[in-house]
Amino acid sequence: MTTQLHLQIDDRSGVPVYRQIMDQIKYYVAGGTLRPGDQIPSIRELANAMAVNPTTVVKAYSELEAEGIIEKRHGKGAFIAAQAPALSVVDQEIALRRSAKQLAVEATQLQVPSPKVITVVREELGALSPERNDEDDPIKFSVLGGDRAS
Amino acid sequence: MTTQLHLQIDDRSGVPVYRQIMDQIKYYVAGGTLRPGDQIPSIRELANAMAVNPTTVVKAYSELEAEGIIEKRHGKGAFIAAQAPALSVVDQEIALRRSAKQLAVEATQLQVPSPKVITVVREELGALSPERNDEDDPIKFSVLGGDRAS
DNA sequence: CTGTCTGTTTGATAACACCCAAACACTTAA
DNA sequence: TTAAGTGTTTGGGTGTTATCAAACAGACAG
Repeated sequence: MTTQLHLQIDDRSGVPVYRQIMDQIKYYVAGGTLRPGDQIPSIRELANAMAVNPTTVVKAYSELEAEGIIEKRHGKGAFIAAQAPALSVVDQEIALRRSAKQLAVEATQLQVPSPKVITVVREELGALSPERNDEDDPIKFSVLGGDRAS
Repeated sequence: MTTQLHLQIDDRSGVPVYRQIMDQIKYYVAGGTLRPGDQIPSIRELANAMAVNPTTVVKAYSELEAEGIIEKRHGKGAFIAAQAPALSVVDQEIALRRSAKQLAVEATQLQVPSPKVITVVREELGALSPERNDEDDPIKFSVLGGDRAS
């Protein structure tokens, strides 16, 4: 049965299903709920659980593999990859700066005071950083807004 | 001639041209270089300056208008819109949190230490917030990576 | 070997994104 | 009215995205 994952797919959001899968797995990896070596649901298992075509899950898994997040093994399953070596500090900063700039522009447009922006970023970082609990989170599959399941 | 804008289009980036236009105008608005009432380049003028089809600029301007950033006036030109009334604090936070969470996940994946994330976000916010100079910035059009201009 | 897990690949479809060309309509000044 | 500026609209070509169905191939327990 592999690791249980609590994935929520929202059909109404407009965000592609494969991308929702990617984002959420990334989130669990970032938060430490999923750790290197952990087995994640097989393509068919996940596709079946959320009532989508296996190819859609393949798409998500393939992209994640290309990003070095997971590793697929033929006949075995899919696993969280060993943590990739950190980029050079300059490359880190280039990538980070792009996202930060975008956040800054959006926050300004929303007229959010800077201190609040910092606070929220701190909170979101904090939600990920702590060493994760081991066997908490009753992790399940689920689907939202699905007129998918006939 | 309207307001001069320093817009750089990078064909290699993969980011759609119309979106690059949008992002940069948003950035100037957020930074105060462009203020409510300011006239921005006409569709044709901008299209000509950066060697793209006018319809591409129309796309960018229309999206910006839908977001309340600018205002198009038939026969007159395009202008920076009056600043939209701020959202409620809760709505602000919902929107902001979404972006912040994404930043946090990315930063974690990049293995950037939290303090550095905060620092960079501070810097990017700071690059926008100060009362903007009035007539600085030699603002021009330009295109990068253009095999476009024959 | 056989069955049943696993991932892999191919081909098709429908929808959308992106960019373009050209004709249309409003505004203003001469 | 005319001219030259402005934004508007329509239609099409091209490529990508998103999803699916079905057949293919490795791993392993029995």
